[in-house]
Amino acid sequence: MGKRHHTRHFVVIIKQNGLGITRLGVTVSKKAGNAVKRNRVKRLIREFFRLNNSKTPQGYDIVVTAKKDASYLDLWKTKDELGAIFFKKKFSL
RNA sequence: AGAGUAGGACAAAUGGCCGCCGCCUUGGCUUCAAGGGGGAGGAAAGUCCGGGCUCCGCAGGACAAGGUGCUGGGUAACACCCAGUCCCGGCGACGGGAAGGAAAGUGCAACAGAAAGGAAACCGCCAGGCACUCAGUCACAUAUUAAACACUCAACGAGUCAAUUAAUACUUGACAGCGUCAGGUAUCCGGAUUUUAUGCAUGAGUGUUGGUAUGUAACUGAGUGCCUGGUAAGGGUGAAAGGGUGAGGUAAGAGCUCACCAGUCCCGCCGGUGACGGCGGGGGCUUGGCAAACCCCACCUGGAGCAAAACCAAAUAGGGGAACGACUGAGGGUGGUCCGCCCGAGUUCCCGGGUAGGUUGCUUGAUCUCGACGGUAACGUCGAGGCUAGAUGAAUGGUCAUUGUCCAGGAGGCGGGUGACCCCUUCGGGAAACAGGACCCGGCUUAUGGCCUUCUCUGACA
RNA sequence: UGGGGUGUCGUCAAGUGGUAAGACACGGGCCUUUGGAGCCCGCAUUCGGAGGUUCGAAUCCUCCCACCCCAG
Repeated sequence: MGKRHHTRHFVVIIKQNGLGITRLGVTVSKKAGNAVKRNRVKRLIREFFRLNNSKTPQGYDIVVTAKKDASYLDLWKTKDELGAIFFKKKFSL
């Protein structure tokens, strides 16, 4: 089991996979809203990892699960929340 | 200006940067790179109907089950659309309607009410009977009263005659008619009388018509109670009470009869393809509501769904077949090879089904745009042109700038209007909806942003 | 994609054309020195929402909404 990190709108599960590449999984359930809202949340999460690909560590499996109110976020708030995990905590595994 | 009504088009735009998914070309050669080009909707949604398509089933018929239900048209089809009919709602523009059959049958209608459907008498109305009460009429009887009229008798009054007498007095007798009472303010007033004045002056009886009281019998009327019958006009109950109004009629009433009206059915004529409408005549004289209760009638429907279906096809297990082999040892291990040693009952090949996985289905179609013609319209026909998403954990986004739209606010305008108010300029803010294809179409329904147009009603002003 | 079910007071729920039962909870009162228990009383303007049929709808019909379940 990987390590869980909770923020206001996301649950992030991280585990070392030993492959030397980073794999991303995204989970957005029906609780988050209709199809438009769910797709938007997925895009925001992917956009975050695309823009910050060089800053995130390699060799991990990352699963991001959206909570209920995640559809009200914009890109900057998403960056603040996820950045707080990946930039400040320094991966205490 | 406000409130509505019907309809239409749209679904912010442009650019920069960073990204996403297919396609084509070139290079690389399943992965990548470069270039080119494309990339969600009016509802893509809900999955409520109808089809195409695919597989399965199917001689034909009937039943069941489900659905639809005014007429005509449109369509591949529909529960959809168009044009109408009728009914309902709205002041209106306009909107809505599962709108066949209730004299085929079964059933339902709480409470209230007498009665909820081939009827029924609670109150009421009418007739008859019985009992009681009251009143009246007539008759009789009794008692009483004495109001009216008539008559009789008597008396009295003013007279006449006769007798008597002096006398015309008094007395007695006889005699005809009249008065003895109309009326009013009623112990009083007023007035009459064969002659003036004054004064006086009524009693009894009978009869008739009565009145009052009682009784008897009959009759009539009214009331009360009971019984029998007639009656649906009226009251009352209810959502609904077996047509409405008026007249006649009747014991009281009633379509019992008549007139007019409403409705239903039938017939005829006219208009319409038709639903239906109009006119005329006739009949029963009124035969209620609910079928989104069962049901009847007419029509429609085979089942499943692109995770359908087709093709290619690992690994493992099992099936069929062939060859070799089971102590005369197939095959395997060891080893460079042979011998040897060890293990050893199956081994090898082929075939078919088929899972994972992949490919197809997969976007050229009841298609879109424009034009012409037909049709009131829905729609159809013809011609020209176009190709417009095909993902499969599922792609169209992020950010910046400018412009545009909307909202509330501030400031300004020698802008408009009688006015409510509207318009323009500017400032700095804020907002931008509902929502994402998943085989494809036609509808329906629901969600949702502002814009434009048509028409209606109301208010103010002219 | 296809199919099925549920929605009634705060909770569990009955009711299937004619007044929305009941229990628990809650509120008030009685009782008790007080609390509990017990007794009495109260508690649904809209039965998920909107239309329609009917004299009358929680119930019948249509369309929506929310939730749950099943099959591939």
